Amino acid sequence: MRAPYGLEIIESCLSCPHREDRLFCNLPPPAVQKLAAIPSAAAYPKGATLFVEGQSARGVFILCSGKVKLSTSSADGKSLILRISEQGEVLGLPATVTGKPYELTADVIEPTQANFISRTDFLLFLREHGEAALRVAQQLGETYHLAIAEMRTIGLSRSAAEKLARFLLDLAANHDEEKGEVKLTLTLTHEEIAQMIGASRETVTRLFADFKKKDFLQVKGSTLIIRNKAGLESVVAA
Amino acid sequence: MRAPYGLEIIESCLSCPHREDRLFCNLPPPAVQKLAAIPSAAAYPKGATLFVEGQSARGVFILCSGKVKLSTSSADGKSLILRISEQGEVLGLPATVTGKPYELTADVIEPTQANFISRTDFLLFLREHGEAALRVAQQLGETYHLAIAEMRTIGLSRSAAEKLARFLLDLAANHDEEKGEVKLTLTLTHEEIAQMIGASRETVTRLFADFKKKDFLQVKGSTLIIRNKAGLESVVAA
DNA sequence: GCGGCACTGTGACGGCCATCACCGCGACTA
DNA sequence: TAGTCGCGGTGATGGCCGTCACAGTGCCGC
Repeated sequence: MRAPYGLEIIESCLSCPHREDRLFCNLPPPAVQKLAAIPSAAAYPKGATLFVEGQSARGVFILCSGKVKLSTSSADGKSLILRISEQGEVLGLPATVTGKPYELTADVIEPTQANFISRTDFLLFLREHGEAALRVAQQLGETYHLAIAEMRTIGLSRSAAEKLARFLLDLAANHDEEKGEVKLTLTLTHEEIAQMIGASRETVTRLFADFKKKDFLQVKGSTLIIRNKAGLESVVAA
Repeated sequence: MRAPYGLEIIESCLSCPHREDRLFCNLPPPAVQKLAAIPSAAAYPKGATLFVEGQSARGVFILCSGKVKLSTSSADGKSLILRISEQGEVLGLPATVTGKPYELTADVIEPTQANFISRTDFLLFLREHGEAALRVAQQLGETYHLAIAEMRTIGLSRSAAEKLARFLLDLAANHDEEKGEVKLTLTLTHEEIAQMIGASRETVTRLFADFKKKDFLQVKGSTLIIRNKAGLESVVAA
């Protein structure tokens, strides 16, 4: 069976390798089985759009693999990226549970496989399984936390340098440290980073140059090594 | 029975005048009764603090009356106000359900009566009443929406004028329109507005003067009349 | 009244950074 | 191999607005 765009379709939630460790993992088995029967799986190529800001909520997407950019944009084309979602995350949850329109736009930036659950099915399932509703609430709480964190980097920093430093430190926090260095692969373009921190593309380029000159970090292709976390922290504190 | 600070303590949730129209209103009666037995009511004066950012989550506060400022601040004293909560809202929900520390600080800016429910009691109640968990999820979804909206005004606007206009339009959206004018009472100081939109106090003052000169709005004491919504919208669009 | 305090209003200055413009580079296509 | 396109890098310029400083105003308690 072939999906459009030449990607293999996975058959269901159950075959998703990350099913175990996520949202509904530790529900009682009957509930999980019931849930597993609902979703429809699909593959999305780079550039595809899962949903658009303002669109009425159709349901949730559970990411099995790939990366999805969550952003909001204004009439005149400026856009603000909130975060990049990865495998295991559930997208569209707030809009789906409240019944309001999607508040963000979800664009695929790396080929993605996802399960879709329609709003009606999802709500029905939640009403029947109270424990699942609690899990959803927790998930929403986490999402809120992320939003607030992003808010801090955008709103509390006066200088662009501070914002970028905050952004990089947030990134570093999600990766393991090794000999005082944090190594990570950064798939975002300068343009996208700029949209995440509310700055211009050129400024990001200049700041990267600056940070490299100060030996805070090092860039080889798409891998980025943070050599001096304390240095970045001092930029934030300043 | 007297509270500290000379305010009357209300006995419980049940005596709160806004119980009806909020979070747990349309649960089955036995659930409501059970819930009503849990919380402890208290009165808080202006300047009191319900909880502080970073503090581990003790539980939720349900506002019966008053106003509470939700903010986050950085080490060097700058602070960012996310929103002002009013009666009927539930504070500390995300932190309480996830078990993470409070992500914001809640300061009372107008004398407030609130019910407190401890985290353990609250979680216990949710586990026993699945419908309530769903309501909580919806509430969290709403809160998330608000956060995203705030994010847009801060992050998507390049000029301070645009941010202030966006802020005022958001305010106007929550009030009734009358003969093309929106009248509302604004309890915030310029300083606080500045902290909401990420600008300096002086800039806010100057922009208000500017908007008044352009006859977009009119200020009498603490009441503010938006006379020309289209004008503000054109500032946002620009 | 009078001092103190919180808030508003206003001028001057300077720095940060958005914007524009242009170049180099690698990848991919024809 | 030339052409195009997305991306990164860099200089010049100008304006917004943050900061500092201080004056004016209303409100409070004493």
